[in-house]
Amino acid sequence: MSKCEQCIIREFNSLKALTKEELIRITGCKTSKKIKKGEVLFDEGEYINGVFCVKDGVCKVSKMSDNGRDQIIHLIKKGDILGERSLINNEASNLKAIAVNDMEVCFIPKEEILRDLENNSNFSMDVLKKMANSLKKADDVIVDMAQKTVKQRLAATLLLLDAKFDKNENGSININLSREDIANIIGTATESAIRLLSEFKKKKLIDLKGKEIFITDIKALKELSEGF
Amino acid sequence: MSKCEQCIIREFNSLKALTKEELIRITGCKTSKKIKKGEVLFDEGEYINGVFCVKDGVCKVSKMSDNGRDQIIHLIKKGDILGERSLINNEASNLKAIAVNDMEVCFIPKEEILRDLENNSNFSMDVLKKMANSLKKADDVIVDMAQKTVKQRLAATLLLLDAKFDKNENGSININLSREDIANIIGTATESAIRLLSEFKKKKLIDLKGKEIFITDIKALKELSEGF
DNA sequence: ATTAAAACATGATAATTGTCAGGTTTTCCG
DNA sequence: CGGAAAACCTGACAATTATCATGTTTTAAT
Repeated sequence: MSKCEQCIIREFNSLKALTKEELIRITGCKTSKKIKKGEVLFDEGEYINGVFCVKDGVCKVSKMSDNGRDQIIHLIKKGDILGERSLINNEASNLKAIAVNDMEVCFIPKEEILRDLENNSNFSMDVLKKMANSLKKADDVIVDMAQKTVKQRLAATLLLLDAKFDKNENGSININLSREDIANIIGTATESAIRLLSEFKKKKLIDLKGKEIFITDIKALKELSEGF
Repeated sequence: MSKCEQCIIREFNSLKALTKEELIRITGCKTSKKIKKGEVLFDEGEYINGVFCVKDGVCKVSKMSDNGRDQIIHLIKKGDILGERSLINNEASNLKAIAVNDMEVCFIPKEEILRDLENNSNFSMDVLKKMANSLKKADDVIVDMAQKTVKQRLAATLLLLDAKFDKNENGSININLSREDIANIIGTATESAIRLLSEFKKKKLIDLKGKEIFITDIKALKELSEGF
């Protein structure tokens, strides 16, 4: 079992605020897990009873809407922590998480995290900051969803993917989303997403090779997302 | 100057987790403020340098979208705290707050709150819980904005207003929003909001007398908001 | 390699929503 | 109070988006 106190991943998240002693304690109780593409990490209504620290891979976090369509709310990648909110709330998860590609995660039981939250104010302040930041981002998403057209939202989403994920050697964005996934991020019908992607390709804003996406005109995409 | 340790309002928010000593200290440095309808509490980009504790009145919290329309993200009422997030982030506010009717608020300087956040883990845990809850609600809003039609969003918003605010003697919801405000909550054109309100009235789901709104068929509104 | 299922793509059409333009009513200020 | 400004309302039309139908391509399992 790898040791948290030696794990480079924690530098990307709030766990960096823990002391060496706390990390050693957590090493002793965490479990490692491999999750295959398409597998469910947790489902809506499930009690997670801990947090996941993502060592590798990507997952999509979604919520089912009344009309039966999944809305993808987050994409979680290496270094991110998953499940803090349900832990703090002490409630069942309101979200579902599905692996987009093969993942490697560590699971840390609830009690351990809660203990550190109460005793280490550096840690709790860092978690607070992360949450405040998430709320700010959520505000932005709400405004975009409410005010932007589907076309603008697609442009914004492509820019976000470009900024958030690394590039493959050929220059495509290193993420493997289906057209339906993309539609579920921007909140539209799959057909509409496909149509607009084709339109963007035709206008040379992007290039598409199967599921690979190449951003070829960032500036135009940015203008488009802002409504020019 | 009224005393925080005797103020009933704090029972509604995280300040209830403070000790008597902490409250007495805060009483000594807080300021009270009256804000008239239409006045700006703070604007986007402004450093708030503290938090507002709302003793009376309502304000709308909004964010300007790229297309120049304000999206109302929160309605804040008596008992709510305003500005924690920018405080925790140590950033300028990303939101604007405008009084919807006359307000009475207390302003507590940043340093005092930060001090208590670091020293009183009951307080910081309560703030954490509040934020986790806000994030959950934000998820719901994102899903609604992304997946519901304007009509469904209006129905949902009317239900939310009904649940959140008291009733006047005549049974109308005790909140004073313009048609434009309502449009800016659901993220649509003012004309669309007006049209749908008229339609709801014609279908006897609600009644309208000027700006007064009466909910007359909760069940039908709920079904409508869920897509029947 | 074959084949069934899933994903992708496109056209046609209908429903929703935004925009513009024109009115009426209400509110607010001097 | 009187008048100007703001808010409210409605119609006509255009643009956007969803839905349904159908065919093609890709993927994955045997």
